[in-house]
Amino acid sequence: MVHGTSINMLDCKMNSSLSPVTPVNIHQESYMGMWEQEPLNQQHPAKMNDIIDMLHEPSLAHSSGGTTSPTTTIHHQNRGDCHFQSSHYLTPLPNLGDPYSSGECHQIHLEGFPPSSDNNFHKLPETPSNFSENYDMFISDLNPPPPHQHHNSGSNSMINNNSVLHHNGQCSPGCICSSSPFSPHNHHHHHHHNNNNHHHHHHHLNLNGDPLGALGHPSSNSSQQEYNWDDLTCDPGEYLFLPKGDSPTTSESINSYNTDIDSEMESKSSRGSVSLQEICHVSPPKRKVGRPPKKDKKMKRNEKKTGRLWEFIRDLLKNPEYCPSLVRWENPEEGHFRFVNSEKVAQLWGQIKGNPRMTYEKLSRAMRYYYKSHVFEPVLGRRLVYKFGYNATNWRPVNANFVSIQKLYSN
DNA sequence: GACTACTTTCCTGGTT
DNA sequence: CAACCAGGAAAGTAGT
Repeated sequence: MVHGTSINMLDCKMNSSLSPVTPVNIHQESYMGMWEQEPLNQQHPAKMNDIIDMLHEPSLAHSSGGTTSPTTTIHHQNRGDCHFQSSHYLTPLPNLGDPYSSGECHQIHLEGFPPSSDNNFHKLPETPSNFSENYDMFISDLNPPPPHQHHNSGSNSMINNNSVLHHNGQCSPGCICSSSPFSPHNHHHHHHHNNNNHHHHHHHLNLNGDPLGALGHPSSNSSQQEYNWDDLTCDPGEYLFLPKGDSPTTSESINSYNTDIDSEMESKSSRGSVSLQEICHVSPPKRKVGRPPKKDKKMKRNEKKTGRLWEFIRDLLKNPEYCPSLVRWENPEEGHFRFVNSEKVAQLWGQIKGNPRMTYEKLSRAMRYYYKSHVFEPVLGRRLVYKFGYNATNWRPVNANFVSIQKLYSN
């Protein structure tokens, strides 16, 4: 409640069983909720473009069988201006891009921070901002207060030119204590296991065809080398700068990248700008010693897994970027949903499967096959309407159609 | 290699 | 007529 503002949760979904094709979950990062900064006492009207994406790592939730994520990443992003070239993440997580991201989204920025400008990704607002406080509240709302705290308010926050902020919530004032079973190291361990999946889908989802003209991360269709995320570690309170869409492939490249940032920061701060230490911790990644493990067969199999159609549909409904624009809930309680743009959904599905010949005709045939297994049920007489059957899981929406934020995605 | 589950392609015939 | 729906048939893919 500092500075007369609070952060209210608008939409929040737990992602206990996201598929590999989850639009928001290209394996590491999955959309979990959207939060709006809202003035207290209605002093100022809430702005729709004040928004924070909360990202969540599903793999750990899966493996632990729990719903608590050991890694909470705040992702304050700007997709609107498509400044992808110069945008950066501050995150220990690999940036896999957002293959579904389109250039159509509105600009998102948080009040108190300067608007995007090209090469000052570490530029901070001249005037004090209440972002840190809000952010901390956001985190504490998310997780119960930890037994002890690692950092002061806002010390882990970092904003870039595109208002891209990633934050490791685990090490934030609201974090889960590092002595918990979900330690950062465990967390990276899991990254390691999912490594191959990332790589595969990163390519798979960014085919050159791009039939929608807006699919695929603008900078992620370059031929990327092997990811080496298992070489990276990140201790509590430490962050890596990862260039978005041009993800470093080795710890060395990240290292040099961070060194560049460090020196740039240094020069900035010596010229009277904000000191780096006031903003965040930046530490070089550490390399694991020894020979990296061989890829086993299981890994290779996982590499090719693209998920099932019904999971894809379900996950579209969970993504405010596609719900309600491409697919929307008709009756969330009953599980009724409708294709708003059937052909586009089919194209998306085709992208995921690497099949540019996919059409709604074919997709709908596959949908009808699900009737037999009761993953979907027919909704008779309603065009483009299906419903989830009793064999579909994890589809119930917390905030169907994202009513409170749909303006952001309705462009 | 057989078997299964799922997906894609093509199709005929119907409805909105 | 366009777009959609129902579902058979067959081929393909991937996992067991």
